Amino acid sequence: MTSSSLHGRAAGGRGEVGNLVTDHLARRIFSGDLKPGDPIPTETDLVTQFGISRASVRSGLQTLATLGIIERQAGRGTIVLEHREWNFLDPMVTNWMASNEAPNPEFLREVFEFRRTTEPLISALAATRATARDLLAIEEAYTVMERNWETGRSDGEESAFTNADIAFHAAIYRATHNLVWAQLAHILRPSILLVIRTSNDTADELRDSVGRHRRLMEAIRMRDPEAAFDAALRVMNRTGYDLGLMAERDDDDEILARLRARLNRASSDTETGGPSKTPGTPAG
Amino acid sequence: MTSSSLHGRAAGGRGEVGNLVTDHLARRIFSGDLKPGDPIPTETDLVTQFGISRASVRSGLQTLATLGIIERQAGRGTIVLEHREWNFLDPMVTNWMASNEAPNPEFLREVFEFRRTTEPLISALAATRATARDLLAIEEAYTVMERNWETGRSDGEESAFTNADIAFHAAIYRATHNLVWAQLAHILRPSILLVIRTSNDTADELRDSVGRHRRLMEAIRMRDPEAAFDAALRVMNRTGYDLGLMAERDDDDEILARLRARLNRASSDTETGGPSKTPGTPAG
DNA sequence: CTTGCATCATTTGTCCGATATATATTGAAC
DNA sequence: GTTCAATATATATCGGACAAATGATGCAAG
Repeated sequence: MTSSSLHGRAAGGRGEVGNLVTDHLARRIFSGDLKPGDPIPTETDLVTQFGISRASVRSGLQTLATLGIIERQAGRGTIVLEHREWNFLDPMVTNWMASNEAPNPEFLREVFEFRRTTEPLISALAATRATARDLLAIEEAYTVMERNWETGRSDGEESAFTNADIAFHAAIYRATHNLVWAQLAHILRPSILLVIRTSNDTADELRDSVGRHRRLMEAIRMRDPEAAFDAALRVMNRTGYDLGLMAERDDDDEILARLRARLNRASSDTETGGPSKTPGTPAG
Repeated sequence: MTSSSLHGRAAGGRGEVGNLVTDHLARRIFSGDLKPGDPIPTETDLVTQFGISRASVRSGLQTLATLGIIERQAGRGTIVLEHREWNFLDPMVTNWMASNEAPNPEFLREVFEFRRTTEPLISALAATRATARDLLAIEEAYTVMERNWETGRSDGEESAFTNADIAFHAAIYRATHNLVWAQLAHILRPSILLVIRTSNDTADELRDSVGRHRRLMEAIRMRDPEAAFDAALRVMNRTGYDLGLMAERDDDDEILARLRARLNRASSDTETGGPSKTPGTPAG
């Protein structure tokens, strides 16, 4: 399981009884059965429902409270918090978002939009910083994609192609050697699983997608950030088209293009003060 | 408390006794007193130390476990997890990172590097999407900065200037109207507080910083993503120089500049519809 | 009828004590 | 020296009880 590191220990890592409550309620909440403001069953109700002690129930509830999903108050009870309060960047939360019962197109579209505007930049960074290990991880993931593109995603959510797709992008995030980007790799799974459920790729489309991934990989291997930026944008455009979220052309592309031309002149402003030596290329 | 929304309910929201354990251990861990792999005092030890029940101690420990900071295992005990496992993007964790006792330059430098490579992009997005409310929030924060730049950051970590600085950048993050970026605004506080502790700005430097913020605000107000990208980069360069992390010129700037020129040509590839040219059976 | 207050019911927070389970250590048997 | 049972330690779970916070109820005063 090369992608097991993405799964995290989804609350059910060990056989801890309290996690039964956590997962059960998470399913109900992320499926929309329990909406923000709705009350959660009382602890005693959950005790009888699950046949476990109240201490275990409380343990399971506290997990959700720590993630900002529910709020507990003595006397009043426990309610589901507003979406704004949820810690969407926590791996546990992203896993729930990616679960089958959670048709949250609203959130997932936002995640995709985030990816589309940032993965080009991430890929460019990865092209300048990727180590041999990083390149190996990217290439291994791509190899699996290439070997399984015919069967594609028909096997469902745990197909070899899908996991390789996730591992491919996650490897690029990690190749930036930046802590924040590496942690953000967790949002990939729900985003990519959305593609599977939404789109129904034809063979040509899948082959095209694989080709775009290949060009992205090669750009990173060649340590060409410009080409990597470009290739990543094409990958995301392909995905966006498959999701029906993007038109044939997108205004943002023009904005990005104009941004670059602008920075050609602006980069001369970096004399911010005193002298110092260049930090040099990291990730030796 | 204008910036209370950034604080989150730092584990000590209510007077819950278990949070005493959470905060105490978090301080010890984030200060480096307890390093990854080190054992945490046993539950019974914490019971005697804090004079509270074991249930409360366990509640406090579970918070840290949910955040991926510690791992508990029956029979073996509780240990501090590797940094890679920590959920740095959780507001509670970022607050601990920003606390005085946590001199974690390693992490904070990574956060700054993240900001420097991404805030130009965020600012460009904000310029295209900011509503009147967003612009108001940005301007209000800037006004406070301008009014207090003379006293600057001498008042310490909770000075008006510092909080306005945080609010300014947070408002830009939120102006993207993207869920992921909005949540990432939580990492601003530790990053900006690092600047306060590290640098000792002169009056000229502070005035220069305020001026760069003003240009960024005006670029967003004018809905000019190119200028916003540029202005944000200059803001971050100023900060990076103050931190001693950046040289007079930075290689990344050149890379970014070249990226833009590249995209001018690449943006014509957005016709994702049909099977594009040279999708190529990969064939290595 | 409305208002104000005491009371009660509900729910979460905390405590205590005990047992179960998992893990590491010890020590005896071979 | 190796194997395996007994022991010690630490966390997981259980059951019961009380405290504290909150909301609802009912009664009495105006």
